[in-house]
Amino acid sequence: MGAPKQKWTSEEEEALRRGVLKHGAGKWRTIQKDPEFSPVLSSRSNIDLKDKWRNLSFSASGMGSRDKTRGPRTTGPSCSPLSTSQASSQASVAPVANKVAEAPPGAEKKQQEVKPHPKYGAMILEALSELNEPNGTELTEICSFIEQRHLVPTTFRRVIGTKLRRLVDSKKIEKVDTKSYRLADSFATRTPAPIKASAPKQKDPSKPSKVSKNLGLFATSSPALEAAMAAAAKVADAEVKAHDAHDQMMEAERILKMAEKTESLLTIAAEIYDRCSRGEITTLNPPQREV
DNA sequence: CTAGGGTTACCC
DNA sequence: GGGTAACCCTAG
Repeated sequence: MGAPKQKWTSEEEEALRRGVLKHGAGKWRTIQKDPEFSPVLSSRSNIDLKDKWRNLSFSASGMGSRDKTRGPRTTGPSCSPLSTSQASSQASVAPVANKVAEAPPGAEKKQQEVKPHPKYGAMILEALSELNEPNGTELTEICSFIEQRHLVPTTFRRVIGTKLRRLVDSKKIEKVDTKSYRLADSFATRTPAPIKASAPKQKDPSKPSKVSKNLGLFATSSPALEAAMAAAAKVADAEVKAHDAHDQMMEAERILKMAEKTESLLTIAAEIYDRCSRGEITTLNPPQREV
């Protein structure tokens, strides 16, 4: 263990950047073997280039001025030859995967509190407690769940692994399979979702008066009200998000999906609340599951 | 060979 | 303790 950590120097970073600009992202081997960067990246393998580029692209913007001239990517002082042999088909060669992440101290704040992300651990626990699958929740499922609920930076994908492992180490959660996690027995009982209103899934409007029996689960209008309020807040948040990220198709798509879901939820909640207010007995029978 | 997930060490 | 960056392993 003679090499604790080999931090990337500015030279190597710049070489990598140029290599990506020249050959394109994904051609790590070509960049590494390129005589132009070979002497600089001699101590780095193609995998190292890939990893570094991954960390580099994910942490774009923010960060403030770290040290030295942090040229974005348009800096081409003495590198004129950059047109020939560039007929690459790689379209995704932009490290600016910057999303609407949090605002570091000193940076301009967003228009309003869009709730960047409470905490990684909290989000994981929330997702796990909501899903709470006996078979365990897969990593991808957790990621999707959190991505749908909170605006997380792209680094979240990598952080989630570390956080998960730490939670497992802290006995907060347990891993079922190689890729599945679930809450520990202490938490798996019934963890109350902090900001998640367990609203009814769906209701069949075709047979509203067709009540089977008195379930006694919606005797009061509190849950309905809560659900309605939560849904409304969600819709508003979704609208704000959609308005803010109208330039990003993927983001907009996600928000749209969420807004659509929450909207239907709100309608249902309002209807239930109305019925409950009139003393009617409403039942919820989720016929099928969507998405 | 590359992409992605997992692990470990350093920093706040 | 939480977060990030480098390192490592595995699947496609």
